[in-house]
Amino acid sequence: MSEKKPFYLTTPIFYPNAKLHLGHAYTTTISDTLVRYRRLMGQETYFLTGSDENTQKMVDAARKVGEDPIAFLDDIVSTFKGLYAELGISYDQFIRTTDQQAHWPGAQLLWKKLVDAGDIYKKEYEGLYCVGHEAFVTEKDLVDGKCPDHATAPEKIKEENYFFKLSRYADTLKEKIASGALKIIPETRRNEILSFISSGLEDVSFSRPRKTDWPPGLGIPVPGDDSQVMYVWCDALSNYVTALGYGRDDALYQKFWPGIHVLGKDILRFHAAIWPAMLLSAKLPLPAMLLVHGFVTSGGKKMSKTLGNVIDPEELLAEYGVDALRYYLTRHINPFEDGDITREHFKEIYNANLANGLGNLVARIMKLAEDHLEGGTKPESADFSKNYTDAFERFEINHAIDEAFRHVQLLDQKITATEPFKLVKSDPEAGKKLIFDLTRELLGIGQMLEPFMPETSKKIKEAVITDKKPTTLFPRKE
RNA sequence: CGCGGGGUGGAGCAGUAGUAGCUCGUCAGGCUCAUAACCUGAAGGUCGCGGGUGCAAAUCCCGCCCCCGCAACCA
Repeated sequence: MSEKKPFYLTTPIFYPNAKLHLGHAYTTTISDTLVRYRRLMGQETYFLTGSDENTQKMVDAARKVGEDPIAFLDDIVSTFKGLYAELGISYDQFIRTTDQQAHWPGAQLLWKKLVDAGDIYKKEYEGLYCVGHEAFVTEKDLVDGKCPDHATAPEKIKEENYFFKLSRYADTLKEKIASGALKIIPETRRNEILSFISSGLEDVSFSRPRKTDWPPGLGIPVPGDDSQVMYVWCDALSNYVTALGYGRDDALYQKFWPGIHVLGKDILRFHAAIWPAMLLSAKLPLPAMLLVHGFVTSGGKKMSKTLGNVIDPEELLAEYGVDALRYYLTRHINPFEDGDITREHFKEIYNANLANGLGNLVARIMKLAEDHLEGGTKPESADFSKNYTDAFERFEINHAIDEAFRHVQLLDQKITATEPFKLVKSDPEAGKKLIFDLTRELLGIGQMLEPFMPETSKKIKEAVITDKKPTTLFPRKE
């Protein structure tokens, strides 16, 4: 460990038009695990998450239940925070894009930088507008020339928007990504985006006319043109720097930017093309890295209400507890590919690895310790195996936790081979020494588990330190 | 010819060139400290199909079949 650079990590900011689902819980949990690891290594960290609030979808959702959009937002955001609390997400800040103090000044400053660079221009946009949707639709959305949801033909209307000259940055982006100045992990995602950029980038629309039904406080006004509000790119992506104080008090920004963005494969293009292009235009440092994960599927298919294969994180939390869910998400979902979860598999894994494996091991060692040792042991500075730290350096968190569970198996084998429960009778001194060593190894497992299963980690460490067998950590489920 | 991912013992997965591994399940044995848990051993796979390169391929190349996701203003 040479110098410890500050470590800044972000999750995407999620849409508050519905409750968070397991996919959101996944992104957030692996992000939390990565941050906790860095903290464990003694690095200074800053962990950002938040919500993307200036959206028509949210307004629609609010109206559907007859609520005021702003009140609706507050309700949904509190459910986000509630879920994060249950999941043990150790975020430092929750940024909301309706936050006029924390977010708007930075977003507007960024916009002005893009204007100064000559990259914002006005253009007439012509498209098919569906009155029912209050939004533009595309040709292929239509059935027999009509909107399938509203059975009406869309109107062709013209709208004047601001555009951002994304096209101008294609070559530079390509070079930055190819050279690794902007790292994209895994490599398949990097190749994917490189080939996408090679096929050319078009300018993107960057604003929308202010909707009359949007309440004040929703939608960031375009600097110098109150008739327009920012569209999602400058409005939302900018959160990664505004949260740190860009555009207001930027001490945190100076300290922590650039950081690492964790994101799902579906939003790769925005994070690998539009966002870095904005930063290039504004002459700000690019993100250090994009970590792109896959989707959590259920039964091999993307979760959807129509298929009825949706698994609510709350349901698993209620039945199995936070650490069981974190365990499944971090070990049994490959971080860089799609991973699957079913109730059946979850239960199988729970019983095999948590009840019979880790939980049982803690019980058998701590029973021996409680009966035969006088007093516990103090933890020394943890010594993490190379397998463990290397896996984290590669962001392969599933392999890092594998290492912890490999030690569970090794300890079970060691107990069978050395029979401390016999030795302590035939040779009490040697037996106690052996049991003591077992508790120390168990402590090591507890330390390795901290980023993944913080509550369990704490219980194991406390058990060893106080020399007391804890209550059953993971009761077997029948 | 749109882009990407996947197809490995009954089930779920790991494994990107050098004797095919893990979890569950099955069968047999051991242990008794532990959550009827733990440990050992066995059965079970021509690694989707066909071709190619290599001394050697699940692993690289070509073709094909099947499944899944995305296809820019949509997180």
